[in-house]
Amino acid sequence: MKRALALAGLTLAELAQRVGVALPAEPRRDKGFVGRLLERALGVKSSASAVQDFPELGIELKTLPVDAQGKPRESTFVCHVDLVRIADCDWERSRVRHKLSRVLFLPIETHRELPFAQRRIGSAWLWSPSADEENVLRHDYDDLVGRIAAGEINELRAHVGQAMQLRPKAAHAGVRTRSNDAEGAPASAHPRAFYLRASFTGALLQRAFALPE
DNA sequence: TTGTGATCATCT
DNA sequence: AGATGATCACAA
Repeated sequence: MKRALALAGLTLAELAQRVGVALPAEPRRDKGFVGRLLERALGVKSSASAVQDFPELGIELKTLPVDAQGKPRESTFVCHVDLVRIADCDWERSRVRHKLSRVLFLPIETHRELPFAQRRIGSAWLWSPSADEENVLRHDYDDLVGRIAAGEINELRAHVGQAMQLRPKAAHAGVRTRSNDAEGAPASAHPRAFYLRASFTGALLQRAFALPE
């Protein structure tokens, strides 16, 4: 936490220099750059692991793009979904719950007028779901997974879920992955992932920093 | 090829 | 403006 908090106020250019990496020439084409930069700065071993970023601490690291008012600009990716196996995975044993059990959020000031190099890192904050928040997440999870188990994945849109939603996650819309239909027979679908809605992380931010409105 | 890092681009 | 569906780069 001390190391994470010490990053507050640094621009992306300053942090990249400290870490010894070059800023991308075309940031819009390297969407994961900021996330990987912070991982390097804080010593995350492997960014492609299916477990938490800091396994010893049980902590998942997430950057969170925020606007000038401190509101999240985007949803937050949680994890990929195995459409065949998730039907048999309850909330308690889910990868979603595991990843969200403790999250180190790093707000990044991000808006149109602010050049990439000049964007600043905000104050890190460590979040674990309150009982109420976990209830909301569990409800969404059960709803979403229930629909997958019912073979409704191809009809499942992103509006389902109060705090957490399921959205496509692939290189392009032509990618398919294995799924099951209502009878449990093999089928195919667009790959999906769980995301936290910006409205949900925004509420977490307000609670953490007691922002007005 | 798959999963993680996300933001982009368009529609409502 | 906010949300949804699509897309881009990287690592193992």
